[in-house]
Amino acid sequence: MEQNRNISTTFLKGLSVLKAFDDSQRHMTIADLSRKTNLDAATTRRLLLTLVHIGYVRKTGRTFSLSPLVLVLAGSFLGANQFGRLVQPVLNRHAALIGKAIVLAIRDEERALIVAQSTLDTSNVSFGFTVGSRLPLFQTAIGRMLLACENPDVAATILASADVEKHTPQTVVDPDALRAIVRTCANDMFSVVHGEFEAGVTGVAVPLKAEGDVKAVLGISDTTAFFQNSDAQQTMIDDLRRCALEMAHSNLF
Amino acid sequence: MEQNRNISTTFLKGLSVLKAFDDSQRHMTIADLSRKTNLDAATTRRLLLTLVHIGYVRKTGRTFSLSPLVLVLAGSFLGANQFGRLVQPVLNRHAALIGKAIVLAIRDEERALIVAQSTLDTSNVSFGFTVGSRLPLFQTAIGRMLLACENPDVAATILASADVEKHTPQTVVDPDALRAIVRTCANDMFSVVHGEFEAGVTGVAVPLKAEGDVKAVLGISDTTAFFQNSDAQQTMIDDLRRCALEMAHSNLF
DNA sequence: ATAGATATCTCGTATAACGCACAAATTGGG
DNA sequence: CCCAATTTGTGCGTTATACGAGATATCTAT
Repeated sequence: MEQNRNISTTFLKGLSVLKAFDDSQRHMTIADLSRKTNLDAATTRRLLLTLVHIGYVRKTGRTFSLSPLVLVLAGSFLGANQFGRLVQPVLNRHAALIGKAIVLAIRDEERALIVAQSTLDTSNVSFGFTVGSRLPLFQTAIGRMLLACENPDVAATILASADVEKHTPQTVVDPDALRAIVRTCANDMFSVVHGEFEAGVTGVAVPLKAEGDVKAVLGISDTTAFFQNSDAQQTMIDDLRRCALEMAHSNLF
Repeated sequence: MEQNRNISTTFLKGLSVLKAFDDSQRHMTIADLSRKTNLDAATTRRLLLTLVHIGYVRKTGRTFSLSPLVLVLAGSFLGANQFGRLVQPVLNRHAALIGKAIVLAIRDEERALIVAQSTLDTSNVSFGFTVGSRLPLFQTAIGRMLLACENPDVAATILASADVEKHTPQTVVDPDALRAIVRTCANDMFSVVHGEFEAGVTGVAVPLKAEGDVKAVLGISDTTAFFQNSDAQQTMIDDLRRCALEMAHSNLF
């Protein structure tokens, strides 16, 4: 196998093991992880023991699980400096203004990753998503907006290699239809999705002008009933855009 | 060098590079990181390029910085499942009850790592700490409580190899005095620190009964003036303990 | 009890990570 | 503007080390 001399495969494998812990299973055995990462069981074991050694992973009996210590890896990013002082206040202020929790998300492969979230509890409904949660790309407003932010060809590639899960009866699964929707999102510069991920829940998202190559979006969600009011949707979009505009000034991304 | 065959040194080195990004410097060059990790420049470069390759790190010119994507590593821990649904609500409820932001922290080497935080903004003062922030161990209430939670010999080792930074005029730097304080914390099952980290700020912390080997604590902080009221301190401790008791039932740790 | 899956250990081998050393590039000071 | 100093990139020989096969032990389930 021709291998780039500038890239360490062992490190890659190790990280893939660490990343293999996802929401679906909190406790996994060596065999589980070995299957999930397509690595030899012996290799998986070595890498896991390495992770245990530094405390990122805990071994209880024959199962492994993440230790809270993994947060240090994210810590320097979330760290007080930039994020807590620049992004969070803006998010909170606008959340208070519009009375809804706002999330900031970026794309991670075929998921939308929540990077920040307003920490005011003014919203009446609380969905169980927190920083680090990974939501589906194709059935959520933030996900589709993220897709729309990508280069058309990149988005096409992602859409092509995707198997769209049908979460609710409303979920659009037809690739062509989905492609059209994403295109519309890109034109409109906003995305609205009614109950395609969770029934009765509507999401709204707008793009965030990120200077770097990282594309980010802002989103909110509430019951579909709330958005029935014809004004509500447009108001929310306008509010989110104001928030996005303000956030763009912080050069975090 | 005799090396444990079950541990991958390359993976360790890679993680140490990733972890070398801390609050102090957000943008670092290869040379910076090489110094910080005590790794050969060539090795550091390879590992960095590996991190860039999967998107955890971004290269802008000659400097490297963390990408928001590192959150996926923490994501599965913070992930919606347990944390968002079990810990967060309890934290929020008690925070609302006592009108102060509550933080949950564990120990990472010589720092206290904030793992969770109440997301209600009922408190009047907002310190710029968020999940992932790493606070000093010896000058904060949560830090000292974490030390007190450790085996006496472990705590002694940490204390011995530590250089205590004098953040404020009040900071206790004498190792013997510090040792005594930690011992007291262990007996009292609470820790109170007045303005040794930030002047005029008092912190209170209580231990969290963790079933695993991970020790965790709960803490709050407010102006020292607030705690002048003789009742206030005891009330806070009692409140925190109630929160800790409730949290102990969730078997997250 | 038996079978199947899983985990652990040992070990020979190939390889890939290492770090030296040199070259190229960038920076900073005078 | 130039020179010194630091930093970055590359090539390569060496060797440590990560790898996986196979054998053994341990657990799980029926």
